[in-house]
Amino acid sequence: MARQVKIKDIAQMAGVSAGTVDRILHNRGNVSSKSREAVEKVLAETGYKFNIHTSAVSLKKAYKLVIAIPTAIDGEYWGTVRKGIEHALDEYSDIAIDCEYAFYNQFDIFSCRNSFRSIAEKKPSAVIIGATFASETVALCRRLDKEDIPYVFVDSVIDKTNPSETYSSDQNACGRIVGRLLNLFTPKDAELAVFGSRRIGNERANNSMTRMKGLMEYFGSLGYRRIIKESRISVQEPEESKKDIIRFLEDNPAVKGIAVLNSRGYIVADSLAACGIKDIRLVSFDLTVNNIRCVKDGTISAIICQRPELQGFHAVKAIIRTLLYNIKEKNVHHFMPTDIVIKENLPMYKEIYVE
Amino acid sequence: MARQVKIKDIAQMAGVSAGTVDRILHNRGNVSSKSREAVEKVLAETGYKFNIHTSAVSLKKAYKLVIAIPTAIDGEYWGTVRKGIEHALDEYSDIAIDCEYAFYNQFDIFSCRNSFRSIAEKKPSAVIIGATFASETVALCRRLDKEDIPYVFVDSVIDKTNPSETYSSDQNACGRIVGRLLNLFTPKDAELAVFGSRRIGNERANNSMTRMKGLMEYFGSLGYRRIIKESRISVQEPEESKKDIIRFLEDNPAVKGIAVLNSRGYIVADSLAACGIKDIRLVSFDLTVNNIRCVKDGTISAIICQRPELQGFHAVKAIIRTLLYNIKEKNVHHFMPTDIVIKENLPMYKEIYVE
DNA sequence: CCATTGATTGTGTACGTGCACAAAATTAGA
DNA sequence: TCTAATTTTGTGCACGTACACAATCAATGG
Repeated sequence: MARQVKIKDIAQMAGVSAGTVDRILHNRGNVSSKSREAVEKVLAETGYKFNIHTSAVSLKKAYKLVIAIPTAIDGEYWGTVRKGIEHALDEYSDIAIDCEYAFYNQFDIFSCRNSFRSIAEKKPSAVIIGATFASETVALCRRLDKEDIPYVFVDSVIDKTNPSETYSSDQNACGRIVGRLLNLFTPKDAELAVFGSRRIGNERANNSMTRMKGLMEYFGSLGYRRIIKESRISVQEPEESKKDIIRFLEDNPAVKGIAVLNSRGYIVADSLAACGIKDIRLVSFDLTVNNIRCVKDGTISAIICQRPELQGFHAVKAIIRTLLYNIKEKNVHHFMPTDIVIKENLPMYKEIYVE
Repeated sequence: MARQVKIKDIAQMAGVSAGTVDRILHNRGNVSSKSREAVEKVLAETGYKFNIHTSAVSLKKAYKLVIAIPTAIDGEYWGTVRKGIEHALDEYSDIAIDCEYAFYNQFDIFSCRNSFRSIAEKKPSAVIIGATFASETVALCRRLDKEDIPYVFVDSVIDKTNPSETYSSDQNACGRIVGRLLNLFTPKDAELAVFGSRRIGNERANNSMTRMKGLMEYFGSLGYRRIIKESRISVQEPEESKKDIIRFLEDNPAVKGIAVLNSRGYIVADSLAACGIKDIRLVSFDLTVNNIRCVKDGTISAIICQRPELQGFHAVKAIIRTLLYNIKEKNVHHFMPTDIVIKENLPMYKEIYVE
């Protein structure tokens, strides 16, 4: 293992002291342009890398990380994101990171507004944002930009913001995946149905709409026609939706495959089970407890999973990179792999996602 | 963040010096039973954890890691395992680990024997083993056990060995996954075919046989009968196998779904393409370059991927845990999640996501 | 030209562990 | 009982970085 270049080496090569190199590496200011140029030249030449371990050892400042995401319930989407966050914090437990959650109700814009407004007052070193409402998020980001506080997005991207990094999945591709699965799962002459969300101005509904677009793109590219019934039913609350779903199926008896483009696939599955329908293939999103139950009992054929845990995990790692090593990425978008989960590989993912 | 307990704290509480605690933590011997008891009591009470960073900083000894796996070709299975290994070594590049590969030809037991025999002479601190031949592996492990050198398995498990940990995937479950996919992909009245390996006494062929068992279990549990033609063709070399495959398909025109239980799915795909057959659904294993090509052009419907890079990555992390922190797991078996890869989520997996 | 101020640079210590070596305690031998 | 050998215990330094503080340099005004 080649001996690594140290700050002292850099200092010697640039003809300055270690303190000056330190100031440059950490943007502490008070450095003459002459020194800066000399040091930066040597840094580039040597490809200097921080030693993560000694950095962590010497670090005295406690960073404050604020995590602004929808209420995280165990076994649901944001609960799993939080697990990934906590996993990463645990792995870096030797670094002093004070962590504070700022939860909000993802269906209530006022709750989001209140939560987001309090964030700047907490004087965070960095923020992880799970965005739902575009306008509120833009307002928060503008303020963070002004105070030069780095932030990272998980799950969604919001326009007109400047996150260091974003961890999300490719929703259009998710839609195309669902398309191909339904196409593979059903005979060519069978009809298909799609259920999405109707809510507008809400990013999670945007996700649903992007998935819809991807799904339609897939079927458009097939070279032959498949009949797709686009349902206007908004699958949100179990009891309200059930009747609508059953009526829809009575009206469309040739439907043999259904895509539910949000995480409420279990509601449709339960409706089907209630009618005793068994020959319809169902595909939905997210490994929530309810969906897991349906995959196990066979009423859902496949779940598309977007690695919420991995998103949270990587978001924290990105923050640590930014804070400790001063590596400021600008708007880098990382797409998570998208998993297809069926009954047989479910236990393997449960080990990772749920427990 | 709660202040962590230090070695000095432990020493003070136990009424000994830090040196004594150090000796106990690292099994360096020369400790009276009285001191040992006192310290171990305090260690248990406080739940002492090593500080990974300061450990790494102070570590002066260079560890030697030997990696005994089949020849690792980029874009093939073991090449991807190696990528995961190198990724982990890179992440821990601040720890001095001298790494030496001991490749062998996975189809040649003599090559394996020669390679494995040289390992003990290298005086490794730890070994990562990708096993193929049971007898040779048992011999190697026996020797490592005797010299108290920890080792970790990737990909396969071999009986009568004592690895600290094993990272592999559940081959039986893989077989069941393939079964369900083919069942979902084809009409009930269509015939199915299975291609495996014939080679005996070779662990990779054992993998193939375990998958076969899982596949049959799945179809046995269905509640209705599907016709499955079990081909005796050993899909190994492209040109030799092609003719056999084509003849098999001519003899079995009702076959509409095929499982290839090793990584040579592309050979069957190419054979189908050569005959102009387009309505057969094909499922195979491992994201090799050739299989990737076939998933892209649609001749393979799905690939089962066992996260080879994650296996390699975790194996190295396990070794580091063992060497640095003296955490000696005994025979812990970790199953990797098993991914279903189709054309649409393929690009996401191509970008390697470790951890 | 000197004093004062502010900008820039250099120096020293702490962080917690690993490990070498010195010191002390115990045991063995005569 | 005294010495030598051996076991056990304690001490101190190094690792590379962060950060506080001291030292030096340049600029400005009188």
